[in-house]
Amino acid sequence: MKLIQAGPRTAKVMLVGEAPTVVEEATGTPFSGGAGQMLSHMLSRAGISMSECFRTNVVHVRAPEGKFEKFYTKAHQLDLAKGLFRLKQDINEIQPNLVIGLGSGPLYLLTGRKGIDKYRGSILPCILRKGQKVICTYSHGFALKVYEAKAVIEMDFAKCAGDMQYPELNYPKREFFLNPPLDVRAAVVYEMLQAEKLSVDIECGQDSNGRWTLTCVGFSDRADRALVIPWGDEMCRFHIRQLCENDIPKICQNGMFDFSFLREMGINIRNFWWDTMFAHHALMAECASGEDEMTKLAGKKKLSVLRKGLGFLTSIYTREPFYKDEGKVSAEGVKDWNEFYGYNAKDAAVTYEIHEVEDKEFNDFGSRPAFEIEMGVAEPLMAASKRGILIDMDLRAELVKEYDEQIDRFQQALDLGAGRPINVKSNPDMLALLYDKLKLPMKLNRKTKNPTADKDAINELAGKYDHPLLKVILRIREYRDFKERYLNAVVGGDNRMRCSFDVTGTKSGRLSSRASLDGSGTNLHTIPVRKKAGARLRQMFIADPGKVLVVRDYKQAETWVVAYLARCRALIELLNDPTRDIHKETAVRIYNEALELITFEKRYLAKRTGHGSNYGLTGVRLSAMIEEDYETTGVRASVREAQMLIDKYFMIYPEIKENFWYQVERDIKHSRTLTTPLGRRRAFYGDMRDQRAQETLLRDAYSFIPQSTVGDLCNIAVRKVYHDIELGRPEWGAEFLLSVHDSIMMQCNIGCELEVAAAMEESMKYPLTIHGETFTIPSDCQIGFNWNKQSKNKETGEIVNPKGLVDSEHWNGASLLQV
DNA sequence: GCAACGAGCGCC
DNA sequence: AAAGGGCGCTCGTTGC
Repeated sequence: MKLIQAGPRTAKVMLVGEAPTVVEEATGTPFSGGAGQMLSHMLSRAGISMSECFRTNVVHVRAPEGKFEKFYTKAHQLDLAKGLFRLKQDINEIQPNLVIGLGSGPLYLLTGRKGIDKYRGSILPCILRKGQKVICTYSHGFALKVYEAKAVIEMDFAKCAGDMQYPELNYPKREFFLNPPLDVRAAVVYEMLQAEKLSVDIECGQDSNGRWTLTCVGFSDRADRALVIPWGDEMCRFHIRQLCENDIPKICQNGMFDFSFLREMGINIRNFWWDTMFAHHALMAECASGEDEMTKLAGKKKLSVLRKGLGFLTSIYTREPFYKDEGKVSAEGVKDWNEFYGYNAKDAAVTYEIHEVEDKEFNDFGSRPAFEIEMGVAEPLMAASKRGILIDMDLRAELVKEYDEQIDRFQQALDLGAGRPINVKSNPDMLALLYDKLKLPMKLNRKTKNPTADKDAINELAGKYDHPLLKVILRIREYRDFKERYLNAVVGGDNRMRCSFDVTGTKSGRLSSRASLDGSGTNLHTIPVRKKAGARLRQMFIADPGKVLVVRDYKQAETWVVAYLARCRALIELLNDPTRDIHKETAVRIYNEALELITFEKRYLAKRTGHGSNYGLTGVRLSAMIEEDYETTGVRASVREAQMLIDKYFMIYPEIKENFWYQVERDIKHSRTLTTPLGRRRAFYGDMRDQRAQETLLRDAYSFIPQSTVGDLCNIAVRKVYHDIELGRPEWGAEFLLSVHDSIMMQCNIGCELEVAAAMEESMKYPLTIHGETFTIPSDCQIGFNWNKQSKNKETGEIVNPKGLVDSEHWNGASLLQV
């Protein structure tokens, strides 16, 4: 067996990979291929020189079928045994300060632990040599496939760079008071009440009736100690209350959950000051799609490598080894209370420690303003989640009936036309119908290249072939979708629809919304408004008795940001002159025609073009978007025409590409980081090795600054309307209900709506400065008793939805009250 | 029988 | 020639 090893046998660090690759075998040098180059690069970024490390693999022959796990089978275990024997010898001879294991194979064979996701980044004892220190991370080959893994590996290497300086395997020392006797507890509580800040962490469990209840609360006033108090007798609760109901700044991981829960239990915890998950998100936005304890509970999100749960934060911000399995409670309940309290204590202490590290990281990375915006929305969002929005249950029942009838009617027509029952949401059914039976030309999904029956494809076919079934399919889909997603959503027992907000849910800093943790309610960010058949769904959302809704939206917000980023004088002028119609004027420029000659159609096309062009929309997509609304607008545009519109758009506003896009490209290539005018920074980890990947990443990047700026702007305003209007002017009875990216909805006492509308305008005004120019994005306001617009039937002149929203300038409260 | 995934689609 | 971005929810299919 030829040994594939390199490096000095006096090395302080030993790198252990899984098994040699083709290149390594050919060259006889470990880590010599493309992945090896990346490894060397990642190490050097952490200040570790690969040539100074002793480099080897666990096994010295290629993995069967490229799968390392095959070495665990009988057929190949001799190769593994030989390799392990050699590895043990090497470690005992070299006695490095630190062994770095790369991948799940080395993790298991060096430490006996399973689960690289859990144990990567942990400082662990080696099972091959007593007292030997090991840190494992993902295999460097993984970083080639999953690009974000590179960021994680580099963070793990940063930890290695510290621990490679000495051989001792030591852990952070922490003193825990786990449900101590009353006198000890009282003394610690007294001390903790003098603290500058306190971290708080709760544990909950289900009682015999399945109700969630508090088990214990952990507090920490220093990273090296914690106190756990069970939710036990009166005295316990008194102490918990004392530690919570004070003005000491509180630190928490995912505090919106813990704080709401404590308040449900009658503990009015105050001064939510630092959420370690929010801070992490402000430092590392890519974690937005990662798991945390709550989303894991909901079981919805996909796992990513960059995460935001306490386990991940512990692994990158502290030297505490993985411990999250210690808190697992079996079906029979807690077996060892001391272990369980210990887990709670560790959570509290680690949370405290993480906040200290994050605080320092902000000084380097500079995204503290984004963190402060995120903290600002916590209280208002908790209030809105708890409150929910009242639902008109009569209308809801009426809509269910109406939609059922529509679905029935159209479904019968479809089944008859197709000659057999067709499920419009079954892809095989649809593909068979469209492309086998009807023999229509096959449309392919642009990304996957698979045959598609989505609405763009069907609309396009309908435009060309006018087959009666095509529109029927879309109708059924629409009505079914509306019913399934919005009418089947569970309304609370008090007839209120709720959602839970996720402050760390997006990479841009926008909020995300989803059903409440108990499964009731739904995502309130996607209630239909644009779709004609869906308009009445918003009508179900109504003001409480005696109250009226006030909805204020930023106007053209992202366009404002793009205009200033691009330093586009023409757009800036148009936006700043409220007497001018930006879409009409854009049409004037596109068609080179006088303002008076601009028809509805031309204005409409200019509007749709402008909307998507800023971020790289193509003719294919624009054409499809316009086609989709053909029935209501009577306007269509071929792919060619749509592309012409986009090209024209960039000709009349060339600065969008020349300044804005170009600047983004430069920043990405230079630092892989973008910073918004509101101080949010995001690193872009994506693959840039080939043209396609690079362009994908750039498109993502173009949208980041405008989207993030507007999201943060709105979140700043959410905080203000809550504090200045809801809390600050109790006489108005104003309540914050919902925000949707660039819009804020409140309700207030009837008669106060114009004052609230004006106050909201003030709260939403926020000067932004881009390239030295300062501007304020304007907002407009609508008032009404339900969330759908009031409108007029063009033919009959009859008012549709008389209690609906009207522009605040046209609001006449007195007359509307007669309705 | 359950979980994961893809397709499709709502909003900004 | 061609690939807007950001989210969450539902259904149907598929794979274990």
